[in-house]
Amino acid sequence: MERRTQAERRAATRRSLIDAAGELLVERGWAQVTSVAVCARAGLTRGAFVHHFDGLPELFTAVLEARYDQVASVVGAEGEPTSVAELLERTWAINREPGFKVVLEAWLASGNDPELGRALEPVVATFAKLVGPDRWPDLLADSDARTFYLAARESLLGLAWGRALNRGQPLGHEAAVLDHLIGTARTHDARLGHKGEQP
Amino acid sequence: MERRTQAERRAATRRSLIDAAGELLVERGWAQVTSVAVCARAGLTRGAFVHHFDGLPELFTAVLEARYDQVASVVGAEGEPTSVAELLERTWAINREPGFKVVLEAWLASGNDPELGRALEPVVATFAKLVGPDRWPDLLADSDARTFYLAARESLLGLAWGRALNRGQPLGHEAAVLDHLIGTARTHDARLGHKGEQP
DNA sequence: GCAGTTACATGCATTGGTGTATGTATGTGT
DNA sequence: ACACATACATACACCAATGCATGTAACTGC
Repeated sequence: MERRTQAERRAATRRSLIDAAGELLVERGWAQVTSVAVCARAGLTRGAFVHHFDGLPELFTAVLEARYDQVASVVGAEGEPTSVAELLERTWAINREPGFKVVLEAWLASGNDPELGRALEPVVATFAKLVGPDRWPDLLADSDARTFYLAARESLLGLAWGRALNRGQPLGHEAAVLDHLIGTARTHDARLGHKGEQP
Repeated sequence: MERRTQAERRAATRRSLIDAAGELLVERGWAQVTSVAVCARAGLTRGAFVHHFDGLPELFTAVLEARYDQVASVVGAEGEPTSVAELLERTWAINREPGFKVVLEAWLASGNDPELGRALEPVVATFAKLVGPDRWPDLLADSDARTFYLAARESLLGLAWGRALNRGQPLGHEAAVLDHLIGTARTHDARLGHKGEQP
């Protein structure tokens, strides 16, 4: 067996646990994610779990943070969006991922379990900022565009719930709704003189 | 103690259990709703529970059905909506109720637990029809109006999740989004010649 | 290379929930 | 009023998950 530093060992098993928890979260929801199930999937024992995390809330927090890092890197990778339509498309790119269910489950668990809610609050707040309207003040300076974005975001959230609760598969009306939203966004862009990106 | 018929006794305790389960569902979510918690809140013992229900899935189904009856009576009470705006307002009237979280939790639980999903499937399907676009074919005959309604419904669903996970309180941008949706609905109504209802 | 620390495994007691068997009280047909 | 059925309570065995205590293997600094 190859020799690894303590830091490498630590990081590897910690990541195994977080990944396993994330998968179970997506497949079965937070309620079914127990420490034994996570460890079984990760190929570890509960000893590893208690060594790395104080309890399930802490593990859950770590899962959310890991997903946040991933989302943040995706969002920041391509520079700022230059139109409302592009903004919507990026938001949807995040929401449509199967792993986004982790965020939804976290949000839900926060609402249902006050203690867990307190533990998750900071990460959830960070997430909210990441896709909140205040992140693109110039793009959404126009009041109508801003309100439209807020409404469209709720739609995307609704569609994300739909996918998450349909085993990751899109619902029948998803495509039509997306077309409608993007189309409306382009109308706003045209009115405001944002550079479109359609051919 | 007053004498009651068996049917009355049965209906009363059954309703007590269903109500207690519904409250717990709204407050803590499906995962935390156990038979002992339900019976404790209902002021009964687990004996009553097992006598009336085969298990928690059956109780959950009953809770959903009870809520369906309530929603259906509200929806059917005022006749058919005569404009898209009115339709949206009625849909929102249903979604904004704290008790609507029962539906959301049921939907979620169906997605996370396949067995429970099978048990709830018929009720969930009935619910979907109750607020689906096919229920108002003439009002949504226009393709654009129909697509808008689908998108708006997702927004309302998103807002409902927001309320449900915020302990029943509206989120900050809720009012603005609602105004925007209703306003857009009125535009469609005007274009299609639906009778508006604004003064 | 050997203390000492870190990373994990194993084992056990406790807890909270469920399934079920049996007991008792209350209503019902005759 | 008496036999029966229904409605509910009590009690116990069982199971799955957790917390914790202790053991062992892997790394690190000197």
